[in-house]
Amino acid sequence: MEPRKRPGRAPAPAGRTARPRQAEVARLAGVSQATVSLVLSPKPDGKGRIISEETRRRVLEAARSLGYVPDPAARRLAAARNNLLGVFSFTATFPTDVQHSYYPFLVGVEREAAALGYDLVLFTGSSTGGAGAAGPDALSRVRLADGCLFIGRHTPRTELKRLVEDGFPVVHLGRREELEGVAWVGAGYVEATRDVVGHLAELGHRRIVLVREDDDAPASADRQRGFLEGLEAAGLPSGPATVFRSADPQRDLTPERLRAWADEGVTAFVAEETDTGAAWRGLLSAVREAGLDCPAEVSLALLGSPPADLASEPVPTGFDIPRPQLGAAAVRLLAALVAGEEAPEPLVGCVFRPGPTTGPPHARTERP
Amino acid sequence: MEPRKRPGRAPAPAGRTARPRQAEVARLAGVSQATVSLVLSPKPDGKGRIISEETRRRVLEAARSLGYVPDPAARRLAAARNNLLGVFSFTATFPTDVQHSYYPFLVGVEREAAALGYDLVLFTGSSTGGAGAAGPDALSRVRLADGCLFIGRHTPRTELKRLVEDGFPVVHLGRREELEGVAWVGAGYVEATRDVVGHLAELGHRRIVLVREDDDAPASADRQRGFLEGLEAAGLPSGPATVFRSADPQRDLTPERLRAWADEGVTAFVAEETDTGAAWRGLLSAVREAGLDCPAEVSLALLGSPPADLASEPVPTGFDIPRPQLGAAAVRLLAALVAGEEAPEPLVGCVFRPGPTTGPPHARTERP
DNA sequence: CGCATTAGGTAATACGCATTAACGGGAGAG
DNA sequence: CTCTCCCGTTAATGCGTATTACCTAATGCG
Repeated sequence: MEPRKRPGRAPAPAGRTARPRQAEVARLAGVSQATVSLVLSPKPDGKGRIISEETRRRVLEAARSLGYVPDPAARRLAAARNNLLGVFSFTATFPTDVQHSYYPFLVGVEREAAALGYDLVLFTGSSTGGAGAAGPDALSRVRLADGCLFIGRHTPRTELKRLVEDGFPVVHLGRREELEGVAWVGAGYVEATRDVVGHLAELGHRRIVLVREDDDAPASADRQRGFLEGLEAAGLPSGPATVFRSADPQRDLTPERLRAWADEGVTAFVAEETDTGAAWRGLLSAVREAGLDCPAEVSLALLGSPPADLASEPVPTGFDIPRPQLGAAAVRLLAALVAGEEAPEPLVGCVFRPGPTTGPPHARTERP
Repeated sequence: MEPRKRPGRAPAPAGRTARPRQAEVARLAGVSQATVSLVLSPKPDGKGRIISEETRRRVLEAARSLGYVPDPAARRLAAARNNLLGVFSFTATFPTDVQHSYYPFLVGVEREAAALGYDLVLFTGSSTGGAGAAGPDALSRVRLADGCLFIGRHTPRTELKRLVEDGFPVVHLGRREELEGVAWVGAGYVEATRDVVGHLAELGHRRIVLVREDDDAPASADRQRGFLEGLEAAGLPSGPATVFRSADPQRDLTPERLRAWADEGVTAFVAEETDTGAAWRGLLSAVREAGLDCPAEVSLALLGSPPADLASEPVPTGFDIPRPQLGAAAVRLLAALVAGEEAPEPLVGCVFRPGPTTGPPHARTERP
């Protein structure tokens, strides 16, 4: 009697020249598939040495002559790990508007991922309403990776926390302490800002004003904290009066305001860097309109890098945010979480950048 | 007696909250794993309707509440799609040197991928020698995705052909006709260049010279072809004498050479765009040194976009390569291949860009 | 020479999902 | 009431690798 056909997937149709499998290699070399696997995927620790040199040679020869290449899908399935790290930004990863581009971060992300043996999955997230469309479960898709990196301000907290609670490795690029349990990497704004203030104090400035936007982002708060700490460390008067906060610095920061400060003895200003660069732009134009000379009459410092469209102007004193390094650090942290290892340092230092916009304070000549 | 332990792979260590599998979803929904699979991978033909609406709802609900997402590796292994498109560049995708950045293409790639419901896998290629390092199977990793987009000049032909032969969907961004069977998308340089020549001819120029580098890239060949076609179409004398080809235009294109041409009655020059922009730079500096006024005495056109560092100069007449559209077209083509549909048009048109560097020819005053 | 040990290798799994033959139950037919 | 047939669901497989318990022959030791 004919053996009853059992259920299951239909066997492959034995298509033309299918890629060789370990099984074929094994047959040709006269060994078992397991041996082939052992030969072709050497373990870092010398444990793989169980295979004799002779057999090893035969297998390698067979593999080469058949042109064997491992199937990544099978490999990753067996390893129970995809070697994929997700990158999720809440705007397009490659925005048309370069101003808001995460490009500099991605430079570091890619490099470090490559170094650690991971590939990157770009989730075409909220971008064009495509794959994940909107929907609360849009974020679910990231689970296909071993872990995911989040970039951007407008993070759906609920969904993110959900991922974390489920034990899914998540790293946020940029400080995110309010989100309990979410790992993050950030720039050391506090220290860097303190350094800039220290630099000004050393030059002899006694009254310094911070210009910031009306933003509650941690990056802004950190700079303000560093600013105040810097003042105190230098024994200078601090307090709310030294911070100018405005939702629209380019409008509120008038030349008159600037002159008033100057009359009060303020000789230096620092502005925070933001997406728009509004604080710095406002400060620059006010100084220009007020007819003040920099650095002769006022010293200016920027807590970050100047906007791209101001590239032609001299690069001001301040500090550089090491964006590629930040990206790399994020990847390292994420990889550590995925591997269950201990988390490395989340803060990346910013480097002080000397520039032509600061100098010793100048006893201002009275204006009529 | 203790049941003897059988050989085989050790079971997963039941780590914390492992990612949910279809099995978990099935348990929660009170059905079998097979049912979950049937519900979650809808077949295009109505055959999938075997599952009752009630069961389907329960499964979907369970999957959503667990945040289930299919494992791409397992899906691939089971010969199904995983909605991932690979992107493989032979240099870093995000190079530090912006000159060689593929960023503009990726803008379109990402947008189109999102629109078509695909996520992107960035294979951290030959960049840092990390993940894939070199090796013949460096390219093999891309098989994890449903198909892969290749960007860059230095394409390992052998490995690429291997992928194609194995029936793996591959698209090369940039013309690649020498690689038999490799699908590609490219810009319509021929037509665009013809248009530029036509524009000059209409202005009244009778003698035009093309400045190109000593490069055999299809992009260069196409421009030359379009140039010659443009001349013929305008009834102007063509021939090798109208093409200046140099490995180092910035050295070989001397002011003297330029004046000689001018004396011969050449009134317009077009230069190709390349990575380095050498042809255009050479042309510009020669014109400047020769003391020729543009566009009064010579008309200049650039077959592409000016290098980034010349952004401050006026944008010359020429054409724009619609890089985002090229990226999008590549993705559309790739998606078509994956779906087994017919391939769309591989050529993307360039748009003519009027500019201040061309004008009517000028009867040149003799110089002493 | 008997037994423990080592070297070299193999058989049997597991990984997560898609597929399909088979199965159970209810409806309709006879 | 029994027999088909249709529906919905499940059990059993396969995909290609990695891992591991176990087996066999050769070797070491007293």
